[in-house]
Amino acid sequence: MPELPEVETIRRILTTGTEEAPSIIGQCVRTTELLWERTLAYPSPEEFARELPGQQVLGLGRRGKFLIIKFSQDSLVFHLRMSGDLGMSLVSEPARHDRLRVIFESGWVLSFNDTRKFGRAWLVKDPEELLEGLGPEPTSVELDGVCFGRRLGQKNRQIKPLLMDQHFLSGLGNIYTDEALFRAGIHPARLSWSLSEGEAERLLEAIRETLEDGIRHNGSSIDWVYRGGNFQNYFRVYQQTGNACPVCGQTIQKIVLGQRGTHFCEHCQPFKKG
DNA sequence: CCTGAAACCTGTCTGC
DNA sequence: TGCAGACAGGTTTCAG
Repeated sequence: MPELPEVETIRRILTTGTEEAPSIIGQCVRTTELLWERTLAYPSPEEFARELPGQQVLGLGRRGKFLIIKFSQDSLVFHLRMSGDLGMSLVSEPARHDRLRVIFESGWVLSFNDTRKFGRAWLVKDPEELLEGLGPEPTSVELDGVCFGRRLGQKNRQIKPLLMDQHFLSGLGNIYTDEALFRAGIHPARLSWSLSEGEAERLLEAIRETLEDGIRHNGSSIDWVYRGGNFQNYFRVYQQTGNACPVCGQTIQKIVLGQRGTHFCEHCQPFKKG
């Protein structure tokens, strides 16, 4: 899926509008179209179709990888998973892979396009209920190096899968986790409790810097999922298997951890036991 | 508690 | 050219 920077980029685009499309804020719903039933996680298709028309968009939010569109009565929450995307257009007919559309009185259409059909949408009164199990935002001011280190110490898990666990920390996916671990000089298979206080502090900083960079470049566009961002041009290890490490020149390795392709530099990210 | 496999899907790329 | 298999930005569930 899109990870935190991609979701944040979409949130900003929908909020401010672009040269091609207006802001979604203030738009009033005329009707909805559900093109793939399983995309709607809640409520029933009938209730969804009945509930949304007439409601106006008040604002947009994001929590981890969830995008929240606040309407006058309800909130429409999206999780884009692997291939989801959201955008405004004037097209009257659904595009290939459009799964859910919200048609506004103005004629503009919000389309949820999702090739792999893993994405989900919820229309709820209170998004908090849906999001309560999520770990802290990486940028939360309440999360400091000491606190982060303490939480790492309470777990006996490989650091990479732990960072990707949305109950532990929200927003990181495969790309940004590999990039952050490289930046922090930490081997992805290190056990979480084995990190020193200094390493934990450096890791949290690296996570924040990596996400900021991603957002600054409007996220990453890879494979056939192009969203206009260009952070993919700044990957240091992700998808760089066989290439020279930008820091030391040693060959970037690829292994599998937690069923996910994992890229790192053996020299810059040495494996250390406890 | 922790790890790995499988499931949910479609599309692309690689190798025979 | 054709086809099988691997792999892909994620999450959940289940077995061991």
